[in-house]
Amino acid sequence: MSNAVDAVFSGAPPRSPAGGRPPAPPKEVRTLDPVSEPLTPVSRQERKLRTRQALLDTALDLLAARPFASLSLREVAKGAGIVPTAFYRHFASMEELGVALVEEATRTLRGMMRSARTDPDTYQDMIRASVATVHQFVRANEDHFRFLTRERYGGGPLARAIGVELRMFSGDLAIDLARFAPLRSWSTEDLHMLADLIVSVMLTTIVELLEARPGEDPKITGTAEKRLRLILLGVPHWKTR
Amino acid sequence: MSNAVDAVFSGAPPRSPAGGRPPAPPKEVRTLDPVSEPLTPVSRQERKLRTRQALLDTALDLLAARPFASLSLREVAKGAGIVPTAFYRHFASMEELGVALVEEATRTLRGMMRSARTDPDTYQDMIRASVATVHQFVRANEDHFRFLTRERYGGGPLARAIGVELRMFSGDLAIDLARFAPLRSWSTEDLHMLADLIVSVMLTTIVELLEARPGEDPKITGTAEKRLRLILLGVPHWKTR
DNA sequence: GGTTACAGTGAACGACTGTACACTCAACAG
DNA sequence: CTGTTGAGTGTACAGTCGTTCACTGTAACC
Repeated sequence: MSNAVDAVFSGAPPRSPAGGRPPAPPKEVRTLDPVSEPLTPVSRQERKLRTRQALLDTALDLLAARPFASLSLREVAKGAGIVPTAFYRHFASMEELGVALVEEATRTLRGMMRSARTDPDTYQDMIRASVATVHQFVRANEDHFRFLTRERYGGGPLARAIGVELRMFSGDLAIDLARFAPLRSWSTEDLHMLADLIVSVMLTTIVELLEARPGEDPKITGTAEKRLRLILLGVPHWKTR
Repeated sequence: MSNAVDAVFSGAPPRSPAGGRPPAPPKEVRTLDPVSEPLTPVSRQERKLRTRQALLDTALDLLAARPFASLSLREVAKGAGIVPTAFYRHFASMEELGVALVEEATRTLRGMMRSARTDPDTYQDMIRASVATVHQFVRANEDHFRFLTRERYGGGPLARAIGVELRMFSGDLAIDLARFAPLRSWSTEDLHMLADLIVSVMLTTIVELLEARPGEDPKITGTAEKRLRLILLGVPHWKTR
């Protein structure tokens, strides 16, 4: 009976076993535990969705240590507890899985943006709050952000998909920025320039957080705040030329 | 004689056979001919150096389209015109070749820094000149910069090696910045913050240049100048807190 | 001129890859 | 209750991978 279909865990935390990743789980191939309380008999499509999610989670786990292009269909399938050929029931290829991963990760990114839109009314508050939001989201979704920053510049279709998403992100930010008094007279082109600049600072900060050794977080967020402060300090004196 | 050290951007672009890469060379595996005009009887170590360079060049070519981790020893060897086992006469592993590539590419990077140190004395000139230098070097060494930016965030030992190099780069820049009057009173910590910020803007610009479609260069360099201008606009009003 | 060092060769290995095919068997629809 | 559907299985294939080993031919050395 209990075949690999049950594999796909049921309610337990999908990723990051609580408490970050500092002790570095040793090699762990993870072959998900097939037995997980089929108390609720779970419908057919429900099970399919779970297996699909197990594939995505396994890939994301492996991606913590290696680039996407080095993953093989077979090891992802094995990690998710299914046989290689069953992979095709969910994705036509690894690349298609990659696209699904981009979607999942950018959903987290959009969540972060939404969460940062709690409009405080001064630069100071905005800077502190934004950096704090980034910090919190990165720590709570390290895998997603590692994937995004790793693959952003990796070339290929994934990098392009992430690039599109980041441009949308930057565009939304430009719109938000336009509502601040000192920026109201800026041209849209300059607003986009500023938004891109801020996004690039945020990306740099995210990478630094992901590479940080424990205890370095305050220093990193502090530096990030300084960088944004310096940029916004120039805003009142800006003149297009 | 003319070993790989001479290769370091002496005036003419070392690679990219003149004219950019717009027509997208069709698949081209390139199988370099190791024997090219033995008019000069070419010494023994000379030939070895050429084969070694052919391996590096082949890898760099392949890296234009794919991440380093996806390259195989066999295809790099084939591209260089040798049999797979002969690869080991030059590198103990692909990773070692990767390290050599990082060295080659960062030599170009240092050349760029050196070339940018033609100290003009105003912000304006400095910004224009620096951006122009970056633009020129990127266009003359696209492969090197593509490799650096691609692998910078790719994880693994290469990313770490590149990170170290970029930190040195940023450190040098901080020292240079300290000589400018408005920055003389800044703390070294703030100087590093500023230098990192400038480096991150430059990296963003490099990536944009590498992704640019033909004709977009002026827009990109223009935006880069604006970004730097905005940052330096805040400098006179900076107060550490 | 005879000897050595060594860059490059070619066959062979065991492991791993993506994919085709025929299959099982439980959830579902009628 | 019966027939269909489809997620997952197991075997098998042709490639490619890194690495081993014994080898060849020639530039370099004494």
